[in-house]
Amino acid sequence: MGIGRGRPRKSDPDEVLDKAMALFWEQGFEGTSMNDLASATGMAKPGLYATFGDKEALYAKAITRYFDQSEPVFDEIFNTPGPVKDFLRRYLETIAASLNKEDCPSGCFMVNSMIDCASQPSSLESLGRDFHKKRQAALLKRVREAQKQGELSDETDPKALADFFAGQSLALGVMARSGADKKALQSFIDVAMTVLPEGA
Amino acid sequence: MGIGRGRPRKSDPDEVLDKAMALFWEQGFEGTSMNDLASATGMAKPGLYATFGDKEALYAKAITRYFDQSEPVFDEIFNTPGPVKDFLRRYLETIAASLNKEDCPSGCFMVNSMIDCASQPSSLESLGRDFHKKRQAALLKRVREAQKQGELSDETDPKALADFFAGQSLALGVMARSGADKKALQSFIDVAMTVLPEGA
DNA sequence: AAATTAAATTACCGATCGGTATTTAAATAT
DNA sequence: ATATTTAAATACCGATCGGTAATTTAATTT
Repeated sequence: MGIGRGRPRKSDPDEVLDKAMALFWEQGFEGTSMNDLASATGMAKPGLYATFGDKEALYAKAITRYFDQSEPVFDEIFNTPGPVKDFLRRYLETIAASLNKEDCPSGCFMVNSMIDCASQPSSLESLGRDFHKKRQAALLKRVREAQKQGELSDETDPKALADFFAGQSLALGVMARSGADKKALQSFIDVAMTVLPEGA
Repeated sequence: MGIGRGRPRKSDPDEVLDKAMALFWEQGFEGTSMNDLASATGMAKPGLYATFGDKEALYAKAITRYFDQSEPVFDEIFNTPGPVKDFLRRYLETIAASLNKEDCPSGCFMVNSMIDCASQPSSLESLGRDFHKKRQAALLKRVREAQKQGELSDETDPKALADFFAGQSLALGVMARSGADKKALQSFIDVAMTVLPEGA
């Protein structure tokens, strides 16, 4: 039946990781116990340790998966030609859409991690931060290109503008976790977009 | 010697609460144990329970103290006459200044709490959120007044503008906790302020 | 000085924590 | 069939969790 040699796996490790990701996302690192994870994923504790390592390693794999899963959709946005203004709006709206869980809002796993893993002296501290820096860097690159092609005036500071929009994604994450609905996030984005001049 | 009848208190409850606030602020609710609090405050666990109640009650008192301590400075800002634009800039810059701990940045206790207390089914869930709503309401009131006096065009949506600035304070909190320095926060504020037209 | 009041201190409670050793079950290989 | 391999399942480890009972210390009151 199976392909391997021993007893076949009861559950797909990818599905287990997805469920672990959802739980860490909602409850944070300290707020989620290994027993919680075992019951939520259907994989008992020894299986979790054998498959993913200890709790920190599992968390790291979960948030990495979160980031990796969203990367393709952002890649598409970054590679779609068009005005920066359209790009930046789509960037924020895509984030807002991904946050839109009406009941039991979890916000953004990356933002949550930046908050609740900032204290503990572990490898987790920099994880969410590093992902955010990647986004910042990608934004900066895109904004620089736009400026080079004359879409933005020479007076605008590309780093400041990119960091501003990166910051808006943080605000959206906190707002969503606090229960802000789709309309509130959209309204927020509409105001944020006005930092760009009418013409651009 | 003392004023009361029994054995005098070893430590001032207010000072204990200050130290507890600092620890919760830095490490979050789940990340801070009662033993941590006992050693950090100098008050043993039974004293903490007798004085403040259980862990949830202590946390609630700590974040309430955080909010109450910052209220007078915000009251002053809100009551200082002048253009809305100046007011809003001072509002964000005051927040940024309060976040500026170069080493061991803790961000904003209110924002941290909105993230790491959003999951657990307790009275803490809404606490940070409620404080944030108070700020939102105060901002809205101030923006409405400005619009009534012609400082803002009739087309601007006061709720949207107030919520935008409330959102900027959330972004500042996350950025600060991730180690953003004073200059980065200032640069962020400078861009955010450009949502207001030149004339206002 | 004895009694009283209140706080500090110590020691402890059951429950849960992260993590594992041990055993059992289910597949393949000989 | 038997041996082997791999994973699931159960039970358990010491440590720490939030919380408290019991005791000791230090002040005031009579």
